[in-house]
Amino acid sequence: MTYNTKQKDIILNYLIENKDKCLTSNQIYEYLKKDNKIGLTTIYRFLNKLESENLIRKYTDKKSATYQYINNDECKNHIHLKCIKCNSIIHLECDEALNLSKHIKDEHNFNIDSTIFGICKECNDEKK
Amino acid sequence: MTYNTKQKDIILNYLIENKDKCLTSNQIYEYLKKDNKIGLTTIYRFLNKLESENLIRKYTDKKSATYQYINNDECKNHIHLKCIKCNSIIHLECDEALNLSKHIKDEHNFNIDSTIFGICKECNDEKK
DNA sequence: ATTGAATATGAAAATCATTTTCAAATTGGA
DNA sequence: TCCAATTTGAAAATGATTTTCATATTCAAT
Repeated sequence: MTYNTKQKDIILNYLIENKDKCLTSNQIYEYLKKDNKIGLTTIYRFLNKLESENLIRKYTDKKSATYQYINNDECKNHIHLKCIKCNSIIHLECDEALNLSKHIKDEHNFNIDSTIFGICKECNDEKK
Repeated sequence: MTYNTKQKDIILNYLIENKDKCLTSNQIYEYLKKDNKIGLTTIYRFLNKLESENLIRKYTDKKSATYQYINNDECKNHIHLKCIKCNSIIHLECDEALNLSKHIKDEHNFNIDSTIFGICKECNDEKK
């Protein structure tokens, strides 16, 4: 059995509002604690739960992990590009990418993750 | 200026011997300390140096990072598949993958990393 | 081979993200 | 309203990595 609490609502809503971003647990905490009574522990606990339920995706970065809300229906059939510098996610609607994913699975027996890492245009331009 | 030391030789040689594997700093330490006077700090320091010199590649995993020696000439023109369960690396000699990499760069302005994560056949079979 | 300044080592302490512990607070059905 | 199950959050624990600093090593000049 599981109880509903204000804290859970607040966290999930914040993630949904920011579904275009990847947030660290600390970013979530720093923002939410301003207007709410909420502890970092609770945030970690609930993020782990949401991830195990496949409602958010966890990315293991250099230092701390980032979390992003995912709508599974929307995200089931495309590849994601995640920029390792700015943490942004590009939802890549691209048949060539899906075909490669299938090719690697069928011909090379490897299930590639739906997120591929790299560097986005903006961050690439920045380095001048 | 930089000095040559026994420790550096030992670490680099061990990485080269194991170029088909991804090792954690602790695995390297546990193995090397048996026959050598070597501290974990030294291993971390030298691994960071090697990574900055592009002699090894660092993968940020769930818990601790793993490191793998790369021969840049050999590894320049193919994609790597890294299994997130067993840490093994597959050097994927596959034109379709290279083409996709180019396509994403040219058409979607995103530079994908040469390592793509996923689950290898063995680990996939294991889950039965 | 000896000297000495620059550099490297490693044990211990510090850091920092994340998890665990546990007493107090909250939830929701009876 | 009551109360057992669950959740919260502050504080402590954990664990990987980095920093500190006294000591040891390297190597070029003598």
